[in-house]
Amino acid sequence: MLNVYSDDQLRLLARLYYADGLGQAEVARLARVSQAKVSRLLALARERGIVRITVADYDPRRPDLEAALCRRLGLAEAVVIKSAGTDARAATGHFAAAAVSRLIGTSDVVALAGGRTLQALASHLPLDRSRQPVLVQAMGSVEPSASAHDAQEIGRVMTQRLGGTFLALNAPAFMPDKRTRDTLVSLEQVRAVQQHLSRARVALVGVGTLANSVFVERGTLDVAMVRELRRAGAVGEICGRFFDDRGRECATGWRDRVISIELAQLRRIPLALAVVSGTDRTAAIEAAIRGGLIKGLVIDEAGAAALLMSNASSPAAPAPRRKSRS
Amino acid sequence: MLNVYSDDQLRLLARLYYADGLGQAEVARLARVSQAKVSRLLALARERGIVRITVADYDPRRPDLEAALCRRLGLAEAVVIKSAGTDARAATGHFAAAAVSRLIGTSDVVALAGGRTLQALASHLPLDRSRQPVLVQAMGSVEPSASAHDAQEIGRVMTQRLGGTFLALNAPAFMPDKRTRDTLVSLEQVRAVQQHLSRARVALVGVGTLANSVFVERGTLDVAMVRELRRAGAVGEICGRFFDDRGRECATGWRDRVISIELAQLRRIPLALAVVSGTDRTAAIEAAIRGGLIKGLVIDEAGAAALLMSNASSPAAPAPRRKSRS
DNA sequence: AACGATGCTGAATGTTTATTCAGACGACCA
DNA sequence: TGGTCGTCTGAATAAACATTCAGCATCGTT
Repeated sequence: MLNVYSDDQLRLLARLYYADGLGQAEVARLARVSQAKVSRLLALARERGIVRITVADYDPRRPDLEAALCRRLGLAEAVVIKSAGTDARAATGHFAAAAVSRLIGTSDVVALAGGRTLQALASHLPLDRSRQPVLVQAMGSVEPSASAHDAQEIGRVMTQRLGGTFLALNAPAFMPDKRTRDTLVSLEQVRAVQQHLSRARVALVGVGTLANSVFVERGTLDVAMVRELRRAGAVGEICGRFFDDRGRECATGWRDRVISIELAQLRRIPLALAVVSGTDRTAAIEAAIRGGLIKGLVIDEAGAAALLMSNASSPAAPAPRRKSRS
Repeated sequence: MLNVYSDDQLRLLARLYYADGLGQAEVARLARVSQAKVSRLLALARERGIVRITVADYDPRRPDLEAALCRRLGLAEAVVIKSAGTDARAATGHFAAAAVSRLIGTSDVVALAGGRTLQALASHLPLDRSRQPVLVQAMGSVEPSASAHDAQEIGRVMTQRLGGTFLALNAPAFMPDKRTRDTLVSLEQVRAVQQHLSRARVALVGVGTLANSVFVERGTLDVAMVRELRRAGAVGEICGRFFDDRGRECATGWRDRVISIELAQLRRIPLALAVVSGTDRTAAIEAAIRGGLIKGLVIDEAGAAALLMSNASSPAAPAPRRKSRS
């Protein structure tokens, strides 16, 4: 005796509640059922389409800024999410997810790094197990305690939502010295991951700065190392690798202790996307683009505006020009 | 600085809440405002039509039964409200109100009696002060303590919703004897009301039975009087006046103690409507129609069905035939 | 006929949403 | 400059709504 309620009865309840403005308790009295049942029946009425709630559609993106970014910075892809008055990171995560999901093709190999915005995005990916991508962790874990915005955890979340397989890089992001790093990297397990990273079509990475860095916060980088990196001209960081204003990796001791995708590998990924939010990463993003590390951006309105502002006077970006937008 | 929120901002909130299924608290976090404000802004979005809730329309009436009643009982007007599984009285009150409101024309004189269904109806009349009817109390008050379903109170409620004026009959419904009744009725105040009753175009009355009577319940009628009325053939009651199965007022002592519209006056009102619900009044209603006391019915589905059932074998009603339906 | 599985129900309860309230802010005026 | 509106705000609270839960009925199965 499943769902014995007729549409007409549901229409009655729906009308009393939605059109006539009665409370569920009042409707319940009129219909001689409990309030609990009214709540359930109204849910049923919505499911059956007897009640239809339509929302004037909201475009969460800024196509104008997207076009401007592509043109001015020579990007292959740009997703700019409105952020006026909102929590930019959360908004970017929420709304960019659908766009990013669309960029991932069937059986694509996707390199994944960490980052708070990327984490926000991953958790909002629409559930769609049809694409079956191969997700590859492009950077070791920063902490022993699994953090929600580690590449590893992001990979798990994305796999859960997109299906496919996840190749974990079971290693820390940083080793105490080059020798131990090299030993670890030479392990078959790690090398298999590296192989896949070379074949990645898409990459999703965050962009850090020296000033506002998870590694400094976590105490992974000490003051001396920060000073050395600064001297070496570091303006930004991707996958634990610091680079200068032309996107070249800074030659410090740090460089040899990192376990993550090499910047050269990253450069070869056709659709390497930076997923970022905020206005404080402008210089780092510019450098990464200039150096060909990333080919696209997923960013909030404010961040996009800052980038365009910074490039307002110098019209042409030195990076190879591209016009295409998929 | 009233309503500074742009449609786009409202669309954002509305989308997050209605389309994406976030709670108001989550939306609030994303939009960096309080949950209270989200609630208010969503209300604003609904007002502005950014969110539209449509309900498949529900016809609360049974046009088939209405037509059958008009034809079989020779009624000028019938309003039958669906009642399957519901509180028939409340449903009738709620849904018949709109129909009854439409029956009242501009400046109409409307005679009003008491009754629980009529009371339910009055309180659901749509607010529409354009018609300005003259509402006239057709029956005194049954109790000293103002009851919600006394004609007096119903009159007040209706005036509040329909506008117009209300002529109160400031008298009890029953007097101890004929002499005091006659004295009261001869008062200028009461006679003025009677004058208006004679000119009424519409009447809204309840129909009682001897078995289930407010007067018996209230103790106004004692056992002896009930026995006398029964002997006199009383099958129903309107405005405190009992009538037999042909709609003729029962000639008992009771008759001369009532202060209310005379049945003869009621008969002359072009659109005298009985507002009732339930299946236990069938005989009383039939008698009232037969006697020409009422020309129309506002009734619930079950009550209508009972009437039709009762008249299934005897096809033609003896009352004057009318075909019109407005 | 006894039994378990399933699904429905309303009372109690937990969660979410709407409203109230007191304070903050800005516009307007003297 | 200071007062007096009127409006807007979020914290607290009240009200409304959704969910849980245990009891009951109705199946189909043994």
